[in-house]
Parts: sequence; structure tokens; C-alpha cells
Amino acid sequence: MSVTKNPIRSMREQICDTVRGEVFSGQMTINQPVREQPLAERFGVSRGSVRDALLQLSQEGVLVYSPNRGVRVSSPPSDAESKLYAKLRKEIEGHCLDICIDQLTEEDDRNLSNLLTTLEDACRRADLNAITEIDLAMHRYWVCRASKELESVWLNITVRMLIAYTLLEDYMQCHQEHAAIVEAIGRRDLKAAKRAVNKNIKFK
Amino acid sequence: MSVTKNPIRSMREQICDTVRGEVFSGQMTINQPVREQPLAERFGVSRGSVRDALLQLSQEGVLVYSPNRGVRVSSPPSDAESKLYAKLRKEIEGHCLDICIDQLTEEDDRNLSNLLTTLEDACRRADLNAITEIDLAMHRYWVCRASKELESVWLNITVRMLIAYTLLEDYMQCHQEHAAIVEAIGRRDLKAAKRAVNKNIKFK
DNA sequence: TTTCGTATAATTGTTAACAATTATACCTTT
DNA sequence: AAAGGTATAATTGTTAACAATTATACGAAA
Repeated sequence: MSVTKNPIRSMREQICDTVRGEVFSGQMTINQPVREQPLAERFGVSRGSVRDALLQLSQEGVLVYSPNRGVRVSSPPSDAESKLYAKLRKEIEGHCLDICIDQLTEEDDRNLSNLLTTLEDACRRADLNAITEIDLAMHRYWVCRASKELESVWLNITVRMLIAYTLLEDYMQCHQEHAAIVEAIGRRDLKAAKRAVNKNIKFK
Repeated sequence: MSVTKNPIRSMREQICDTVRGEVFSGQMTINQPVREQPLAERFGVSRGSVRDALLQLSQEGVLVYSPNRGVRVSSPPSDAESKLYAKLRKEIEGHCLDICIDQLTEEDDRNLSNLLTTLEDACRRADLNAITEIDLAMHRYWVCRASKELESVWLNITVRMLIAYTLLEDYMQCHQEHAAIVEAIGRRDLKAAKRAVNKNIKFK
């Protein structure tokens, strides 16, 4: 299920991606503690690497860390905060489209199309875990293209909107919205792309 | 120099605060590598704790991490990014003032006044390290009062604006701007407080 | 029964040693 | 002298054992 990424991923990254995905898709319930030892056994590594990953996820906002008590799954944000996050995301992704739209290549178009195809498939299968992963990967695409620096700021915000993403009701709408974005980007139509992105970044 | 904080700080936090402060005040030059062993000896702990701290600072954006090559001091953002960061910060801090202004107590007023006094002193001494620390602590105050969740999002953005803060030319102006903020907050004048904060969050 | 304290277990925090990777210095070859 | 390769050093990555902290279970006293 690895999608157009650099082939080598550190242990920490792998653990992060897995746990993050399970939080998004609701496989882990809110406030549930996440222990180091079971994860270490599951990934066949020592607690140290797991610890690194859990600390990173706390920093991202997926987990909440309490000293000497470990981490647990974050609670979804309040309505007011969700609204703010949506606003911030629109600002950031809009800025990124400004920056990158004119320097995108045909290879970028292919990569986005591939992601879209994978998303469509995941939507058909109603595979929430895959949907959230690809959704994230697509938005991350234009953010990273514009600025590697901005990625972690963007992720920090976006991650919080996706906790308990289970709210997603209409899978195919998710696909259609992303199809509209990719189509506009393919035409290098900045205004349309921004409109489509803003439409996709819903408050709730 | 500890200011109105919980007395117990984990090793990781202490290392983070120290290194972060040294980056802000220009004691560490841009792109300079930050090694684990020297820091471990300096703080009298093992490399593990230092490693945790450095990973956290990378996540915050103060340092940049390369696999198997360690971390180095981040570069300051481009003009376009600084502009975006300023906008985002204004959004966030404005939102936080909305939320918290009416539930602030007299103790909060005292704490802010104390921070302001310490800031004035640091400005007189032209102690850049202290100025950045207190500046950060003041803004963090209303952010945390509004929402603990928002703190790390806010920090992630703010930290990037403060890399190579040496640009700060007029120390006393910094104090005056914060005095205006504290004064407005003391009057529970939301509009004036927001105006004062926006004025202080300069693009460069 | 409830409450408190104590012993036990579970869990995180820290350390030092070792493995793997990357950087550096030096020598050889052309 | 320049280029390439090899050994060495420096540095990060990983592990397992131990220390410290927190949670749980159990029993004694009121």
C-alpha cells in the first residue's frame, strides 16, 4: 500500500504511520492508552524505537503525553477549534498552491492521478484506513512541493482534524472532491484548484 | 530565570528549552550541526535523553533532522513564509483571546504583569536570550489559557518566526508593545488586545 | 462496609554497551 | 596533482538491563 514514496523508511516512521492510521480510522478509541511494550513486540523492535515514535505522535497531536504515565489517543477538537483548523489549513494549502502550481511537472500529474486512482479504489472498498492515508498523502503532495518546511506545520494542524475521522459518511463524495482538485491542478488553474481544495477542507 | 511555571521539568524539557533559547538568541549559527554527545556531557545525562530532546526540537522546527546524520540548526523562513506564519499566528492568538479573555482572573493579571516586569528588565540589559524566552512565555500564556491543544500548533509556527531573532533592533519597543497588550488584557478590552497583539506580531 | 496503608505488579525513564552508518584522513595509482 | 579506494574515526541507531514512578490488589483497622 506504499504510495510513490522514498523506499526507505525508518523504523520510527513506520510505527508512526501505522499508529496514526489506526487512530484516524477509529481502530483505537479516544483516550485509550498506547503502551510501549506491546507495540515493540508487534513490530519486533525494542521499546526505544517505539518510544521515539510515540513521542513524535504526541508532538504531532495524534497522542497526548503525560509524564511517567505514557501516551493515550487524543480527543477530537471542539467545534470552535475545528473551525480554526479548517481556516488555517485553507491558508496554508492555498499558499502552497500559489507557490508550486507553476513548477509542477507531468510526473507530478501522473503521481497525483495515481493517488486518485488508489483513493477511488479505497472508497469503493470503504477502507477507511486507506482512505485517510491517501487523503493525507494527496494534500501533503502540494504542501511538500511548495515547501518542506511547511509540511510539519501543516501536518500538525491537519492531523488534529482527522482524529476520529469516522464522521466521514459519503466515501464517493470524498473521491469526487479530490478528483476535482487534481483536474484543476492538471489544468494549472490556480483559482479553480484553490476553490476545490477549500471545498474539500470542511469544518466537520 | 524560571518564570511562573510548574516547578518540575523533565530532563527533555530542560534540554529543549536551553537549546531552543540558544538558537533564538543566535548563539548557534544556522546549519550548525548539534551533536548528542557534547550535550549529554554538558547536562550530565546519557545520550538517550538528549536524543529525545533533539527529536522534539526537530518536530518543532527549531532543528532539522537527517537520518543517520543528526540534526542541525534550521534556516530562517523565506519572506513569503514569514508572512504566512505571521498571518497564522494572528489567527491563532486572536482566537485564543476570544476564548480566554473573559475567564482570566486577577492572578492571571499578576502573572502577566510579572512577566512584563521581567521583560522590561531583560530589555534594559539587552539580554536577547532572556527577551526571546519571556516574549515566548507571554504569548504562550493566553494561548494555553484558551486551549492546551492549540499550544503545540502555535509553538510550531511561532518557533519558526524566531529563528535568528537577532533581527530585533529596538529592545524597548518590544517591551512597550507587550505593555500595551497586557494593559488591554487587564481592561478586558478584547478589540484593543487583539489590535495590540497583531501589532506585535510583525512580519519581519 | 469503608478507608487507609502496604506490598506487588505494571509501566515509563535512564543508562551504557554495541551495531550500523556516515565522515575523515591517508595512501596508492594514474 | 587528481582521483579513487581503504582503513580509521566520529556519529547516530538499537538494544537490553536496571532505576524510578505510577497503578493495582490486598488486607488491617475503624
